[in-house]
Amino acid sequence: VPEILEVEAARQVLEARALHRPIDSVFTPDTWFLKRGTTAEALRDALDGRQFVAARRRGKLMLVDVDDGGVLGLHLGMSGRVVVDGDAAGDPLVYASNRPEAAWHRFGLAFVDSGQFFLRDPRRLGGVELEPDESRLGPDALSLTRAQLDRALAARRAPVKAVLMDQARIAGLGNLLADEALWRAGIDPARPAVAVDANERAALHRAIRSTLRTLGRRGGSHTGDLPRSLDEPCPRDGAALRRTKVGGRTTYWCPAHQR
DNA sequence: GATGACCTGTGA
DNA sequence: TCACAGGTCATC
Repeated sequence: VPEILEVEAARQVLEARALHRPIDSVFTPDTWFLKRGTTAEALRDALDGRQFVAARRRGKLMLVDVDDGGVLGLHLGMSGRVVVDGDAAGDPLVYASNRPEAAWHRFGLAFVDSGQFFLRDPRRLGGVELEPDESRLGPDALSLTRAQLDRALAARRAPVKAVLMDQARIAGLGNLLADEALWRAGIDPARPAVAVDANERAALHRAIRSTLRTLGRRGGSHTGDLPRSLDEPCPRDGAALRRTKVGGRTTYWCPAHQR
């Protein structure tokens, strides 16, 4: 599942392989995939004959800068993948097939040098837009400071996990990373965010950093230590894990050490 | 703040 | 055959 680690890997592929290549044509086979009023014509106008000069990211949103100052926003949804010149970028996704089905190409570009870029997304939950509004996103999880975490959690009575996944408060954490970080920090995901004290927030901040660093090194959001199965015990203390819904999402946690 | 809808491949 | 996965948005 593309959470911030997979999106960062995809961004790096764009940065390494899609910049400074003049665009010959734009491929928009799926109008459902064009978000917030974006049209095929507007994409042609914005991209034809131009080239990308930078690939940035905020949370799970990729922002690709065009040489005339325009910005192309790319979102991978939950099964999206970036393909440049035929190679699938990023780590294999647990829940999504990596077959090179042309029918899953929801958006694409042909470069003048005859190379191609595609956004391949079987489940069509990703999207493309022009001039995305970055202000809808909170601070990026990969560079999250302790002060930013405190600000995100302050005065929120929602479950701490729901706040971690709220992209307007912290950008980049999804279901798997939030579960892993809370498990590492020893915090019950359903606790109101406002009830998480300063010591616990410090532990949570360290846990977010270690989760991103460790899972990033291992290869993605799905490489965490917390099993996403009730058949396995908590690796930390051997207790039986629980599966509940928190913030509307399936949540695995350990009732013995997460409090 | 919580819930359901969107979408479709996967596996029980 | 059908529940489930889950990022995001609309709606309650």
